[in-house]
Amino acid sequence: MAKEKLSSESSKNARELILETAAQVFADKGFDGARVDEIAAKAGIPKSLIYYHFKGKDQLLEELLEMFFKSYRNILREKSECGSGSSKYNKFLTEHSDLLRVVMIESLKKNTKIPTVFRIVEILLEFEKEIYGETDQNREEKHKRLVAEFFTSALPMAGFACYSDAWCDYFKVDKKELYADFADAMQKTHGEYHKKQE
Amino acid sequence: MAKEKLSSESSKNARELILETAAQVFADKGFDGARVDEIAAKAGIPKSLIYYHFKGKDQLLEELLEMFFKSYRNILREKSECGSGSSKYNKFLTEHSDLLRVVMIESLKKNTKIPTVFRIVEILLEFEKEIYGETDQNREEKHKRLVAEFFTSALPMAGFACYSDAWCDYFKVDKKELYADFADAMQKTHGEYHKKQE
Amino acid sequence: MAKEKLSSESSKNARELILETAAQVFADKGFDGARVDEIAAKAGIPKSLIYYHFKGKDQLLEELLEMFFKSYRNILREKSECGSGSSKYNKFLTEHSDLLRVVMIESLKKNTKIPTVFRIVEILLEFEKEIYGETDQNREEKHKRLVAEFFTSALPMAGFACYSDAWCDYFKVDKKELYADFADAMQKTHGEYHKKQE
Amino acid sequence: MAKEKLSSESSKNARELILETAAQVFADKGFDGARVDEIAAKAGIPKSLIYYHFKGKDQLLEELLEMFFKSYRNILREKSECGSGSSKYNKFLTEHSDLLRVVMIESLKKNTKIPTVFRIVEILLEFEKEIYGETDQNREEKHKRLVAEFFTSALPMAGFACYSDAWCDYFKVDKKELYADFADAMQKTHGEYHKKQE
DNA sequence: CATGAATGAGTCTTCATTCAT
DNA sequence: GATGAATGAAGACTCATTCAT
Repeated sequence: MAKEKLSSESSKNARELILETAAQVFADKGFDGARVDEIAAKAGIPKSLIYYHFKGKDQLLEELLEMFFKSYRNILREKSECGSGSSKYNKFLTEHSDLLRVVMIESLKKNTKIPTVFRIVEILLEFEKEIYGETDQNREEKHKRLVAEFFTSALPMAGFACYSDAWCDYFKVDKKELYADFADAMQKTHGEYHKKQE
Repeated sequence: MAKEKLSSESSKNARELILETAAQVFADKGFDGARVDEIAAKAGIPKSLIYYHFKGKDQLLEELLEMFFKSYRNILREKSECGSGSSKYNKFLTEHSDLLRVVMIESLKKNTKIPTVFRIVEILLEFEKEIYGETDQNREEKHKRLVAEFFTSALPMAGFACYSDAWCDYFKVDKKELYADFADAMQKTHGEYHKKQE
Repeated sequence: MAKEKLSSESSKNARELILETAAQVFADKGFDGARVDEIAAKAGIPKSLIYYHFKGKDQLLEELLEMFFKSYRNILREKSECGSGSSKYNKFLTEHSDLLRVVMIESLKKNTKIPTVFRIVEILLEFEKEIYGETDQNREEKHKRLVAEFFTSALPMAGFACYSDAWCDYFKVDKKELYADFADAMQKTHGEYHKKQE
Repeated sequence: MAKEKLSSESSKNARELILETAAQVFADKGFDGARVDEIAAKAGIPKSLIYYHFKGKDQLLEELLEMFFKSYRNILREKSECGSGSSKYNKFLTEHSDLLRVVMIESLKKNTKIPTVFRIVEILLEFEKEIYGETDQNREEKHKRLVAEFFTSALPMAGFACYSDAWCDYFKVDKKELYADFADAMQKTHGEYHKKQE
């Protein structure tokens, strides 16, 4: 079973295959719960190949996070450039929900001095203007916006990306219905907030 | 150093000490990252005492979660009974942020069929009437509300409880300021939503 | 076979058994060539017990060396106190030849900034007076003596302790004969040197 | 850094470069502590090139030892032919101290049935006549001499070659001073012995 | 002639858990 | 009621060696 993976994906190089598989396993079990053996087995490669390409389990995580934030920045750039709405953003989160999960799990650990999620805030900050238009607000205003953006927009959306599948399973609702209800809730809450700001 | 703990807290029985310490360590490192050895060391007791009182690491988690959801239900009951506002609720989350962290971390793992956070939704559901008044809405309406409540209220508040300290550290803001901004954001988003529902 | 060890030596505590066995294995294969598995097997205990008592393979070496130099100092003290001759010293080296081997092997590695053998010189230095009588020689004289003592006495004797068995095997000579010839050679070389000093 | 090696020494063929580098690394860490990877890295060549030229790590050691003993024999021949003193011999040992180290390290391992150092004795035996003149001594006399030669001459000299640098470092003495003191000690010990024999 | 990629058999170490007292 | 010692099953990582090109 695992072997199929190898043959069917042998086109892409081993490094990427490992990274992809690691993302899955990390999302499944969390970084600490993940086993290098499992990554290797799932990727259909010997464990030692992982150590040929990466320094260790840690590097796997690092590179994955780097990749995630790089594409997060890209999606935000695109969004601000072509004015594409939040549906694209939502799509991004859903497609990258594996890594999003990992980011959130690692960030929640108290001993993490700087939660990785804050890089999301940092990136949000970079695109301030595109999101809020040319503003010459002071630090306080800026912080207010950041807080609102992070806690009442980014977090719910990330939560949606991570929990929607399980929610549908558990509450026996259709994916479409959940999405509609979520979008509606977001509109009536965070959407309302943005309206107010104008 | 660890020994002080023992003497200063030896009044409370070992069982509770272990549970408390476990909560801390789980919050610090996540369940998978936590080591029974570390719990014992931090509690200043021999590791074997943990196995004397508990079946294993798993039981530690189970009991902790059970405790958390029991008090969560209590706080919701109080809230609905004496009509105390969300500040009390917020206080609860902050005080129990260690366990909240654990709940959220475990819930985020994809292989968790039923994310533990959903028990929050279940409990929310129990107090439906108290929160929304006597409603005879249909299933769809109920779901809509649940979605809104979970993703745009519970999640942001939980996130706030978990990240506020790190946020203050990282963005160099005062705890009061952050709380004020967060409360304001919640008011303008989820608060607005509740207004609409009337 | 390995199990016998456990039963026959279970009187002495595990820690010492491990240390003893480690000394043997280190002497056999050198520290780098030694396997923790082999130490455990030879001692008839599970590998994990080694890690219960010691931090790791390194600590095994450290403690062993510490022990060796401690008893080396003792033998020198005895020698200087009761004036017992070099035969006792020789006996000591022969009895501790396992650790002596380890010391010499590790010392020979070029990347060892401070060869452990030099601790022998240090200890020799401590017993200066006892060995050479009250001397008020200057630094140069002292150094001269140290060099002679180390290279033409300590080293040959250590070499004898390490190689005598193999020598007898290889050159088909009796242990007594070899010892007699060695003692004779030492007498005619280093012994002569000491005579000269008077 | 490693790359320079390649370019600056690419004249000499890879085989020799590998051998040279291996000698260094073996001397640094001992055979067991040495890593093929490190040899390759230090030589600035791909690891696989080592396996292209040699059967394995073992062969590297074998060839190196063979080379060492061959040149040892040569130096002894020269010495006996042109009557050049021990300074030339000493120079040889110093220049080949890397391999001498390896020989001594490997010889000290107890599980080595035949310590490689004994080849030194064998070679010494070959040049018996040149060293001691035409002698028709019996086996006992021969053995006596061999023992004296090995333990009170070869060993101290080898030790000097291996430890002199570290000694100077540690005891803060000049190389010249150490050499002078060592030569003096040798003269007063082993030198005295040879005088006696006449 | 040479090499980047790959690999299997180790090798050290960890950890949850149990045992004997 | 408590605990120091013990342990097996994994876990991360290493390393000499081989392969495909």
